[in-house]
Amino acid sequence: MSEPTEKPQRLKVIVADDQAAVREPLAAVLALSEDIEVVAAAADGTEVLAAVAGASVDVVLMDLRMPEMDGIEATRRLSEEHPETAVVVLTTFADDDSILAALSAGARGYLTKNAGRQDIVRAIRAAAAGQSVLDREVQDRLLATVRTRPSSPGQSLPADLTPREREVLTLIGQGLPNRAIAQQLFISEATVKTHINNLFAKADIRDRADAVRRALAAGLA
Amino acid sequence: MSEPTEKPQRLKVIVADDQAAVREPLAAVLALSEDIEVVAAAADGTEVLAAVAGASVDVVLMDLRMPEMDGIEATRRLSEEHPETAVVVLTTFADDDSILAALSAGARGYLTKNAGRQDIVRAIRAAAAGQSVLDREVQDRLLATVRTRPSSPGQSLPADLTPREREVLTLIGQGLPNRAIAQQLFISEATVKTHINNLFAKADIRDRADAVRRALAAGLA
DNA sequence: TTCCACCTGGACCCATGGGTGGACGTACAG
DNA sequence: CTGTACGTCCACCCATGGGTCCAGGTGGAA
Repeated sequence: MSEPTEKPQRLKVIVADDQAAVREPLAAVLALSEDIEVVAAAADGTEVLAAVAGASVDVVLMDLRMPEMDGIEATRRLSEEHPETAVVVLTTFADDDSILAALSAGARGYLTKNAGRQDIVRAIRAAAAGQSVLDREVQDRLLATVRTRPSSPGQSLPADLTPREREVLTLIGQGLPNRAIAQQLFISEATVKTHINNLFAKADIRDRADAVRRALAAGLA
Repeated sequence: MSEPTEKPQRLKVIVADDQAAVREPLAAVLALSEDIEVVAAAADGTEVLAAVAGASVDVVLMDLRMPEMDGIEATRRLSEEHPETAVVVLTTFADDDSILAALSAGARGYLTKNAGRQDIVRAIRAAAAGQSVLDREVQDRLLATVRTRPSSPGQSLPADLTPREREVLTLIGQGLPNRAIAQQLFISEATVKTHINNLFAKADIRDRADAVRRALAAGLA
């Protein structure tokens, strides 16, 4: 990750966007940076893959909405066949699905199209160096989807729950009825109800639905 | 996000690390970049807050493990009291909890200490511009925790739910009893039950607890 | 117009859930 | 030894949830 000098060579970049009105000026403005060399332009995913196969490419600046093969699929194939080539997504769409799909497919950056030239250049350099650059809103969205599952166990629950009560709460969180909980713990249904009543009082849980939410929020899945 | 010129002024940076052996050389090497000015150094979170209160600071390079007030807490307060100041975490630890905690607290970057000087400088510039830079492994971990809980909206639910049914399911997911749902939608409790029965059949939902889980999983929070 | 999807509502039934109070044994700390 | 916390269990009560069947009204599509 840490190279001795910043510019061992000019970074070879491909610009992929189906709209020529976006693609051409973008390529031109990137070429203004002396450490960046736009080696090809592509109008869809298949053209990207073909171009990368021909020459060693450092970074692909990828639009998501493209005909034939979209940016997601192209990114996926690229990260499989050419993991040394980094993908930076540049798109107008910043919805959760697109972000997750693109990053899961292996993208090392995600910018929206209101990013400035310097933002894009910085992302290209970072991606080439193995870092990942996200727009602020993109990171916020990514985090928001994570926060639904805090993964910090037991956080929002009072600490004075007994192990048994915690166990019961976990099973409630999995959607099991009292009878199934009783069978799974080898105790009677009456005992399950007792534990439930106790833990409801302790944790200020109103009913079963509330319990499911709290259990999930506390990471007791 | 997109500034007209790259360096309107030198970026004012604070280096926060409890170990002088790390802090001093880091500050020195950062000062080599002509667009970066190290305005202060701090050995714990309280010193960071004090330093930021004094001068307008662009970026804080923050270690996580610090005495008195750790980097997480300092980041949280900083992003509340001085949202214009960006935090880039630089630490040896890249476990899920630390990453999530730091980013949730408002950090705009997360680097491990095997990042090179150029990596750090790049992250500082990006953070100052409102972007977010993550190490490759950090992003991978972040994505891994996201993928365990896809939370891609509407995915796990059948598409043939009527708008009303979807609405009811959302309220169930919020833990509301039928009566409250009825009041909120200005319909009778009987109607709520009808919708519930229909959507349970359509979506293969067994009971209310199951409905809560499915609603949350589908992002109907 | 006829048909259908949707929203609305009511009646009924019974299983489940949730609340209360009490009981017993064990294990541990005072 | 005695109190306390915990886990186990029971009986009772009734509110809520969930299933079934039916039916009126609306609006758009065939």
